[in-house]
Amino acid sequence: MQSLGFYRLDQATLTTILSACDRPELGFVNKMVHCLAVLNGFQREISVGNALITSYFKCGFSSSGMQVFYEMLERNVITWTAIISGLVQSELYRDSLRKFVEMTNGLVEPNSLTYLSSLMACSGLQALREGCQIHGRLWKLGLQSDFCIESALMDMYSKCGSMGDALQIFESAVQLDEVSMTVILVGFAQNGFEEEARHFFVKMLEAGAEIDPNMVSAILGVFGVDTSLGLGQQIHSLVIKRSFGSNPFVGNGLINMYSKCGDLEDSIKVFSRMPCMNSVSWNSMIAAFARHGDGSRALHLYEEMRLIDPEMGKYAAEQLILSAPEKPSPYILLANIYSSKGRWKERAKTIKRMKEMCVAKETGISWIEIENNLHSFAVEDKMHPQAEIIYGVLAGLYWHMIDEGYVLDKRYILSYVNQD
DNA sequence: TTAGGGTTAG
Repeated sequence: MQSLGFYRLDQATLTTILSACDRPELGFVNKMVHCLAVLNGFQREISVGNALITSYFKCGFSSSGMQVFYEMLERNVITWTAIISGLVQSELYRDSLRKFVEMTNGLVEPNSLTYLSSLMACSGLQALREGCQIHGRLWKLGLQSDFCIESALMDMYSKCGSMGDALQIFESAVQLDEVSMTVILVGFAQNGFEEEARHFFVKMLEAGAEIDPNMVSAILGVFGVDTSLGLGQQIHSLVIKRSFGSNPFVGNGLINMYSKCGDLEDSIKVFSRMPCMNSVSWNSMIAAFARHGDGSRALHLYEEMRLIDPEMGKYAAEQLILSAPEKPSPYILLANIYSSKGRWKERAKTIKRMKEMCVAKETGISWIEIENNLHSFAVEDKMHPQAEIIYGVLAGLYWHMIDEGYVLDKRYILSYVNQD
């Protein structure tokens, strides 16, 4: 890349490079190309500006994208669409809709891609009124039957809680695909119509519709304790037949589905054979053990995961607490995650929560983390009586001081322990 | 060989 500066670059080359910068890791390339554009005098070219806005937002540099937008001398429908969709990608939905209004007040006419991005902003804001207004405009312009627009409209209505409207569009749609089917499934699930979601999925299956991994992960999400395992197993066979197992969303959905339907063993099977493990699948498996009252296996897996990344265990610890709010160990685990990150305030809050929830029964327990291992010092532990007292007092003192806001070095504790 | 797009987990 260093040699780029020696060439006389044209704007086509710059925009081509920018179109490849679509991930946060490539943000620095973006900055560099921006500099090159300035050096070559292209920074005011509309195509370069538009490409810069798009790539900056894709890399997560929203303020740089906004700056390019404001510095542009000339803006066309692509400029406006790039800024509206960029703000949606950054979840700045309100700013996105403001830009849409600003655009429509000006002289630039939106097109179907602009409306599409604006509908996404309405979905994010659950802004039904604005969404309906856009629907009305699309109707007048005759753009409402574009299949991308249709699925965006369905998503907007379902996110705003109007499943009836979403279904109406679905039923009268000219072209149906896996995206619109997923939109409806997710809509049913998020609006609490789980039975309808399963019914809808079966209907699509029987109609011979093209099923994709996203649809499968969406339907797996609506399985609950009241659901029979039959449909879940049927979906699992489909996953195997169609080789969807490498999709992490699908694998994770299967773990949850089995554990929620009471089949812990199959949860474990899916988890252990997963080619695509990530923090979510670990957390799902821990939550599955916790759900089935197998605290020791949950904690064991939790410890394993925590060695990889302490932060990964935050969700799992919360789940463990929910499954057994009166047991102190998950609170301690969560507190230790906060300690390892130096987040003393959150740690103190967790300890306070534990003290409120776990009464007298287990107050004798103390926990301490030494060299990445969690040690517990409880009354029932078989230790030298003197060691027990020293450990208990030291551990208590240690955490008390941290709760008071002191930052202590663990080596102090170790040196005392070694004296024993 | 030039710029904008729909769904998605614990």
